[in-house]
Amino acid sequence: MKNTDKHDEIVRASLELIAEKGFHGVPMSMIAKKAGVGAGTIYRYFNSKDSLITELHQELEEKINLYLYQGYKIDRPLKDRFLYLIRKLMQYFIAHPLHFRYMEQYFNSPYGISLHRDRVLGKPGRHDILMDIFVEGIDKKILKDFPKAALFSIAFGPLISLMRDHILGFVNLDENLIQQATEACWDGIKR
Amino acid sequence: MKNTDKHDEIVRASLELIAEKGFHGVPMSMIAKKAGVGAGTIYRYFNSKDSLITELHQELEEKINLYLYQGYKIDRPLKDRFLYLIRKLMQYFIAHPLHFRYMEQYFNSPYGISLHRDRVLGKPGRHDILMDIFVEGIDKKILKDFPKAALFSIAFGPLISLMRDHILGFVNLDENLIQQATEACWDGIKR
Amino acid sequence: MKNTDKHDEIVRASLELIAEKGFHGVPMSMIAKKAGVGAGTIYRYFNSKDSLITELHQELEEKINLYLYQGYKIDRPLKDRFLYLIRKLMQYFIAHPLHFRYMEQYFNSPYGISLHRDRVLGKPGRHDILMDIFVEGIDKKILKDFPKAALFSIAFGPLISLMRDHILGFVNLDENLIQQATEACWDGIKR
Amino acid sequence: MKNTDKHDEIVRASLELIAEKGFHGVPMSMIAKKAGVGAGTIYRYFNSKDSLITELHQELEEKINLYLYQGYKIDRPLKDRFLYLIRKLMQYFIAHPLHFRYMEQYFNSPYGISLHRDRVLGKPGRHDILMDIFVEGIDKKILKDFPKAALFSIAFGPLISLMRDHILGFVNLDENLIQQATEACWDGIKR
DNA sequence: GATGAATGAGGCTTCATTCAT
DNA sequence: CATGAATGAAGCCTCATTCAT
Repeated sequence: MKNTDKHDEIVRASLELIAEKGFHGVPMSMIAKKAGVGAGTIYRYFNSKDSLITELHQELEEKINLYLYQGYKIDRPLKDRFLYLIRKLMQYFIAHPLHFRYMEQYFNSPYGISLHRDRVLGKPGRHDILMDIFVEGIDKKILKDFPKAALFSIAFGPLISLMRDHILGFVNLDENLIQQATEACWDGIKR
Repeated sequence: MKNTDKHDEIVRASLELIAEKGFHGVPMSMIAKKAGVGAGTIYRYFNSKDSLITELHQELEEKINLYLYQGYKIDRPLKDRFLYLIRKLMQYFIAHPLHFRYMEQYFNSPYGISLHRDRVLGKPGRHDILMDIFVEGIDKKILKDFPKAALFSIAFGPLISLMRDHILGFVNLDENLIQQATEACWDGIKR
Repeated sequence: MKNTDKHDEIVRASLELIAEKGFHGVPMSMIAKKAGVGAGTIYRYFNSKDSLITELHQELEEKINLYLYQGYKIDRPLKDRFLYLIRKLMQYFIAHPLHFRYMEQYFNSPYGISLHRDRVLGKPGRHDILMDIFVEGIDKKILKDFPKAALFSIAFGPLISLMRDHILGFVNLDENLIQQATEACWDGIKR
Repeated sequence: MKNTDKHDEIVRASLELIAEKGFHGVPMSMIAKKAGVGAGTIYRYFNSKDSLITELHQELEEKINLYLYQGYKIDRPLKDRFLYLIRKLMQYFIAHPLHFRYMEQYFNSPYGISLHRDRVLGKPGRHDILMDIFVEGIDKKILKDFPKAALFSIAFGPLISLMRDHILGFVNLDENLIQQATEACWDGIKR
């Protein structure tokens, strides 16, 4: 399918360019060139630059979720499930640094704020395996009785920051460091 | 004092607007309008938009450092000093949410990356009380023997994330939460 | 051919406007308007105003050289070749007064100075039929043993000045005047 | 007189800066700074930048005329008077290269065109010793019967061009060259 | 008179988006 | 469907000129 090909080329090019240069450092024409399509063609697949940015984020999120849920075992103890998730997330981002850079930018932008609000304040209809763990952990008195946003921050704040420094080359995220960091995250939220 | 007035108006307007809309969401003309000055006037105080952004960051950093170092007692135990610093930092940002939003944006931008590099990789000549604590803590076997960037991430990642959520209204950083979060940070880096 | 149309319209508009008002008297927007294109369109054909100015000069120079070399016979006596060239040059400029005004402005600008330096000081790799005549004439003791810049000045200074006055309507360059002026130029440089 | 001091400082600064950088390369503020006066002060002595440019030209022209007429002997033969004038002019410009650069720019600008028109077409009431020589020479059948503009071009075109190249360092105007060039100029206009 | 901070019109350039081919 | 030339609004910045001190 030619259609899908072009779409994917646009997505790939956008990801690489935006991850490296930021939303505002990448004109549509640059994306078109890198994707090997005409500038107007992008608008057959995306309504606007904003749409492109948002939809690219959604595609990435889906990919990440798919990866996270592979092998995820709902019947394991809460701690195991939590550690499984964050370790897989780190694996994913180490393997896909461009995805991390993109998600990070998206998160730190007006786009990301409402998204984050939906997640931590619990938008009805939104499914989130991680938030489920938090709710369950609070219920079962395993986790601290904090708002979900707080648990999220305590658990993911260090990881995101480490990830960033790893990708920028300021630190080397080896197995030992991952091990200790994830344990620290768990200790931070466990009761 | 007219002089200082204009400068301060520009700084204040820039801070408020950029904190809310981001660097790219704020044209110079918007700053001028909000500051109540002509567009050209900004350029009497700052060489360019880039300069404005960078110098505004420096002004904030100086203010923050000044605040942090007030009452800082070099002869207290390492843990006390560490907790003192991060608690004061949180106090500061809770009192000055615009400052936080601005610093966060700066940090997540090309400007901030090289700055962060200098900090965690240790640019010669750069003085940083926090990094000194890390070095001392590693030396005295009080802290984990991680790269400074890792200690920084583990200690500050959660705080920054919490701060953000607090300022965006997703969570309420009360005394209890601050207490527990800062303890968790310490636990994360202590040996 | 639309392509070429726009390019040519821009060139034509630039030439007419700049010839009349000078580089600094012509904003890009004015060129765009006169050319009947959008302001941004100019930048599809030229990188900057500077580029436009420089490339327009080059286009003119090529046209002029092409015209000069038509019918130029390398095996004629030096004097004949010299007179042929300057007469053709005058014919050309009389037929294309805008080209003259443009070249004159370019010559009297920072752009033109380095160009002139390359010509009269002999930049390696630069080919110039006129300078070849000067070199040959000096060698064969037909011309005065002056620096090329001096021969150029003595030979062309009057012509350029006459051209200018003719185009501005201060003098009428008829055949008689051309005849006598070109002879005077030759007399000025011949030994 | 303070007044005159400031005026002169402004003139001097303008001359130096404009000669070097051109009319459009010199903001009023730069002139003010170099002259050691406030920006607004310039406007007490000159109505506008245009006025400044025009009046500066007039001052220079007066100075030059004064210099030219020193030792000028109305009772000498026409040729002697002509050669005397152009030699003095060259002396003057060699001694005052900034004046030359300024006059040249003025001449090659919209300002200079109407001035030149007045000169060569003979504006009533305008006194010009050189044009008098041309008129007299034509009358006495010593000079070619050309329009004054043509005589001017043939006589001065080479000199101006040589002057320019001398000041730019492309040629060295030594006594020999001056001698031969001025003779050539005379030969060019004499009958 | 002198100052220079302030102004804002206007210049150059970029880029998201459209549309004729 | 795809293209990419064309558009023009909008952004950054400069600088001649004014005016309160």
